[in-house]
Amino acid sequence: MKIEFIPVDYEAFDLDDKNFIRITGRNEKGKRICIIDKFDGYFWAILKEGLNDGEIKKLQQKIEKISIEKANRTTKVEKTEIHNKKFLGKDVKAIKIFITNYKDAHDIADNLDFQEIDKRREYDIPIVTRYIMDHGLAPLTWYEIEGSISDLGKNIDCDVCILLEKSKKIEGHEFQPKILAYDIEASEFELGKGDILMISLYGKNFKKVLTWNKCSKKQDFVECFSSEEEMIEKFVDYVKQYDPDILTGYFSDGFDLPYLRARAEANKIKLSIGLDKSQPSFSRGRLISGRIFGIVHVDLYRFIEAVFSQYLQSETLSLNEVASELLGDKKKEFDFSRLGKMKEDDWRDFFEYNLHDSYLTYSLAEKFWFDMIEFSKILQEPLFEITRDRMSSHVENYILHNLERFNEITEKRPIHDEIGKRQGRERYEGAFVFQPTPGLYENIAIFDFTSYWPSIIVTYNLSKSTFLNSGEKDSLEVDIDNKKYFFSKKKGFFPEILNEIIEKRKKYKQEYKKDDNPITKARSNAYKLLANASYGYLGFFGARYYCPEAGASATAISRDFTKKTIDEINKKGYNVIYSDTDSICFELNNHPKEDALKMLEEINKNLPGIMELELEDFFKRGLFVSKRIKSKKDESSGAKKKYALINDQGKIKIRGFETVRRDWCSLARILQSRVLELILRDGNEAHALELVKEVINKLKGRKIDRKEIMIRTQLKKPLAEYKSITPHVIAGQKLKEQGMPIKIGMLIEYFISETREKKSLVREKVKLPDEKGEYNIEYYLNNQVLPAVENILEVFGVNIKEVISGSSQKKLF
DNA sequence: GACTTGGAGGTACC
DNA sequence: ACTGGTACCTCCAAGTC
Repeated sequence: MKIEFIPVDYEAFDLDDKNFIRITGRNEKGKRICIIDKFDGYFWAILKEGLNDGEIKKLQQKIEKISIEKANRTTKVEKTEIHNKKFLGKDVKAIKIFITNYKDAHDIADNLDFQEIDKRREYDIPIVTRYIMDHGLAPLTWYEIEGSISDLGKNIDCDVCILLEKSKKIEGHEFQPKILAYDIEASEFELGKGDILMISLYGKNFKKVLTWNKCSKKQDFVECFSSEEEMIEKFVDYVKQYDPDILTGYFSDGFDLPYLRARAEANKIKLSIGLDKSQPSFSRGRLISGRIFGIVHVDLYRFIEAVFSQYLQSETLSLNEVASELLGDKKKEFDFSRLGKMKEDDWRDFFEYNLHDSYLTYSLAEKFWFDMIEFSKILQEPLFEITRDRMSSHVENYILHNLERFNEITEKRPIHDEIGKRQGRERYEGAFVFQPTPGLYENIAIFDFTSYWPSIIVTYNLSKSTFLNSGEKDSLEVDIDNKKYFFSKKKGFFPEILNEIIEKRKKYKQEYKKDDNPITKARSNAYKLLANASYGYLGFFGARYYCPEAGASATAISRDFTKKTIDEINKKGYNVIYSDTDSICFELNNHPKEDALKMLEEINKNLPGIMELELEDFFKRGLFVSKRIKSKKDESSGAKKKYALINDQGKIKIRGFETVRRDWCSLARILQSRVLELILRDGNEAHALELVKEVINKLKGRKIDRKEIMIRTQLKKPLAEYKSITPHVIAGQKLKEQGMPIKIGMLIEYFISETREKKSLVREKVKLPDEKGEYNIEYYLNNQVLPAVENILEVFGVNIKEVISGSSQKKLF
């Protein structure tokens, strides 16, 4: 029979000790389809140079006799083939070794200790990746499938199950996945302690809150059950009934799904939401991932954390903050301290709160769907993987799925010893940062290099496969301190693939600009993120194509270009104020903007390869301050990575200042940002100074709101591991004493209070937000407010400390 | 005990 | 364990006088 099909989820299974792939997805009518395909497992043995045909034949015969016993099965070498391949760009002869069960590839490879074999590779490619690489059905792409109905699908909840015979890519229909979001509320945060109070579900035309404690008849979305057990069973039912492609939660890998599984177990029932009625399975590892057979479980928090967090403004990745930033919607308010003594109204609020969380998660999933589908198609990996992998894996997956056309055998993943060695390596020197002279500057331009690292890697052909042990004819030589690194001029696959990524990014960015739709936007963005992460990948210890020499060369080349360009701009009669890595900020010195643009063109003419300098913007004013002096011997000098700019349209850009640092209290942050804005708009400090005095008076008069003095610091490791007991560690200990769960990564909030006796350490004055006590005026003045504005006013010759003590003296007299 | 200096710790920039 | 290095700044810890 013939059908149209789009693959969504993949899983490998064994039948008679052989591997098969089961793919679940949909047809064009939205029916649930299951495809079974056979899988050929193999790996490579790369041969030593200079073997003759007879020797190779003999080796093949030896290999073909290999079989191993493991886990009650026998895995054999099925056949072998000789191929001319490439490994790290070099021609090699290799034996392709087909085995009956790919699960044992690693073990069989370990058994191949013949001296004719130089290297064994590709026994460590994940099975689904291997399947897709070898022209299997690619995720979220439409196919026309031919095959026969298979009874291998009889235990699976799908409309048709087909054993694949032929497949052909076809022009797509639209595919809109069925998304169902869920969220639970529990009586205790810690898994295994409490029970589940309610479960909310949100989908298209579908909203439910299931509960068993208390009920409210006025809310039609609330369904009441007589026990937790019944509630969980109904949850399973509803998931089945809705039949989602994607079941999504926010932090659900770490909380909702394991909690549900644990409570199902405690109630002696099965959480059989898989299409084959299986329960969710949890992968071990640093982070647990909850997998549901046939339904893609997406923990949106993880996708956002791994891929988008560095591009978000949100200071935490809480559902509330992320939803505020991306959807303009917030969580409903609910005071959890009411939990012990809930009245009917409280329960109503709680149900709404719970439902709204699912609604926000659903809305986020709809928004991120375009990123998910584009990532999945570009990286050729299933949704489950792309929503959990980090950027290094994304870069690597992109390479893996594009190596075939280079006829390359894939490099292996590093294992323990190798990882340890790599982690212990010396750090290489990074980019150049120009030390600014503090001051308020007017009429400024900023140029920056487009995709700086990728453009250097591509232009200079830097990578593991192009790295040479010694210089060759025409090879590139990079001098770093007393070392020399050489790179071949012959194009390597890594720079070539990266060049394609950049080209595609350009192309889709253009398309997006022409036609502003979420698909082209997500596509262009995916390529941008891949390009951005490619340089870091070279120095990442877990990378298959790890090459710190290439990373170090890229930074050495970048330093040269940045410094050369700074000189060039200065020579043309401008005045460079600041530079960090790929950007150069300079005063126009009365030159018209057109002249600066002409200079930009000229610089570009002389840039090699795909390197390019572009205008970031023109700015009306810019403020640079000095570093805070640490010891009395230190001389004051300009601070790097801290500046504030206002462009010609009046838009303000603040970098590095306390304003943008979450570990400062909002009193200091807000005051500083207002001071910066006044100075940038007015061009002088007069108004700003008034404002500072006003706030200080408010502070001294104890008129500052409690919210404004809270300091938030992240807990980066277990409390006991801290060598130095800082205020946030004390606050953490206090939380623990109150019985609050302490988790690594959580933000700890506290304030500094007045104490009866004189205490010298800040940590001795730490109080939690709900503790009684008054804020410490001296601390907030000297350690928060004044430091935040001191260096800014200093630029104008104002010593704020003197101004303050002077004015208070005046009052005294 | 006051003061200095180095380092741990956290967070930002690109 | 899950891209890289550069930089600022606070507060503690430990040393000196």
